[in-house]
Amino acid sequence: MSHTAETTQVRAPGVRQAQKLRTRRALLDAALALLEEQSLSSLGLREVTRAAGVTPAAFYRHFRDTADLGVALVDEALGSLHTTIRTALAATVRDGTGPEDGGGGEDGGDERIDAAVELIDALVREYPAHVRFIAREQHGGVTAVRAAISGQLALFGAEVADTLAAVPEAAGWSRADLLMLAGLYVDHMVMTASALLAAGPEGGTRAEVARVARRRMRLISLGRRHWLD
Amino acid sequence: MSHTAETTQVRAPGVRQAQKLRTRRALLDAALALLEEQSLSSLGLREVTRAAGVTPAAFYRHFRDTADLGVALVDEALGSLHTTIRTALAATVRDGTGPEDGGGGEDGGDERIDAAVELIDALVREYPAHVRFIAREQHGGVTAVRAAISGQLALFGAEVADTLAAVPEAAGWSRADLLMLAGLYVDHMVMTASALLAAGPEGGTRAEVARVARRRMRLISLGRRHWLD
DNA sequence: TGTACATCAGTGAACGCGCGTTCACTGATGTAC
DNA sequence: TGTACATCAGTGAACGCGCGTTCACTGATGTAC
Repeated sequence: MSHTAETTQVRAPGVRQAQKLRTRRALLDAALALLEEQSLSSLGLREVTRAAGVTPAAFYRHFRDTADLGVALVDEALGSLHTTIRTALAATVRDGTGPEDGGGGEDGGDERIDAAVELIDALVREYPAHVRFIAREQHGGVTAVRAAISGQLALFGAEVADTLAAVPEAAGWSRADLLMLAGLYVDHMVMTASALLAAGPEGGTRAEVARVARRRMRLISLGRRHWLD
Repeated sequence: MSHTAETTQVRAPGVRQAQKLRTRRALLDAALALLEEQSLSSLGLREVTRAAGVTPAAFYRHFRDTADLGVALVDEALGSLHTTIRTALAATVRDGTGPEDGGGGEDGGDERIDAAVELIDALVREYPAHVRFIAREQHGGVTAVRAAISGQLALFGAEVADTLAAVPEAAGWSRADLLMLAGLYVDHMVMTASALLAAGPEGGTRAEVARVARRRMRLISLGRRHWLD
């Protein structure tokens, strides 16, 4: 109650700054929505400002061009999904189909795969536009955006490799092999997300995609268990 | 020598038809070249005709729009690569790291993986534009093209599953599991091709990509061998 | 073989339109005293 | 607290340009007799 600093905003963003951020938000949201049905390299500046409800010239207060906006979208999409994705991957990574886990109890491994795929499924349901954007622009026509995505995915890969290194099954694995496996998990995750998206929201096809994704993960886990045989 | 039909062209294409095909070829080639640096959804009709050396209006004698041209490119790219791809996949598929193959002799399995990856590498070197186009438009912004690609890849997958079914190690595998594995091989192939492309022509990075691709394949082969354990 | 007519791939001009970018501006927000 | 000046996010008009599409055309190729 005596914290005057909190109520009087000593170094607060200010009304102007807040309004600017709101416009920026509107531009990013409008762009993301438009990108559901086209790729970034054909996204028009006027198209975005029209959908965001501002003047074309206002765009330049926030981004140099649409490629610049695209990079911001990548950071936002993969940045915000960072925690979720890390959780999903960590769950899978701890082991796929191990017989026991040394303390947890009856955890069979398959449940971990199921949980990981369900997490990806939830992620696709909650952020379909972000997922579509990343999947599309990963190989898209805008160099800066492609670089931003592959950089972020490489970070994920390194993180997953670290997580992998911490589990006992990883004893004897080289760093290169851990990175190889981590990359396989990450790529598989993106592929599954994209396939779920393509399957649409209806249950039948989607369930089938999830089923195949689980089997693929199980096969990879088997390979992982016998890697050092 | 008495086959007059052959020299007088009873039902020959004719000069007109031949010229038309040459123009069509020029349009497809020009488009493919332009698509190295952008995606189909931003490819302009005038841009293509300019690069092909014909009038904009001439475009309509061959395609309804650029999306239509895109579908033609898919058929051509994946159609012409069909044989090559089939060979590459069949080589991998016969087994990855089997201890023996029941008649061939000293074939260790790893050589098959090496050969498969080298085949993919050669394919990328010979048809970089086709590979880039497929990788890019697989998740691109043009619905018809996306559908064409996924249809062709599904065909490949089914073919690979058939090949898989024919080898003795596949005994006991369900059709669904064979399709799952086949899909994994096909996706991995596309991913490897795209990664090789992104690595550029210089040796260092490219060799690293190939190395990781081989390890991934080896891991998948291990999983495959223990699938029915 | 020679002639008269039909076909049709590619031309070139024209159209209306939306694009990206620039510019001087305005008016609310921020700052100094 | 009140006043005078500075900042700057967003405006609205203007620009030149390349776009996709249409159209009547031309002239080489093809066909019928």
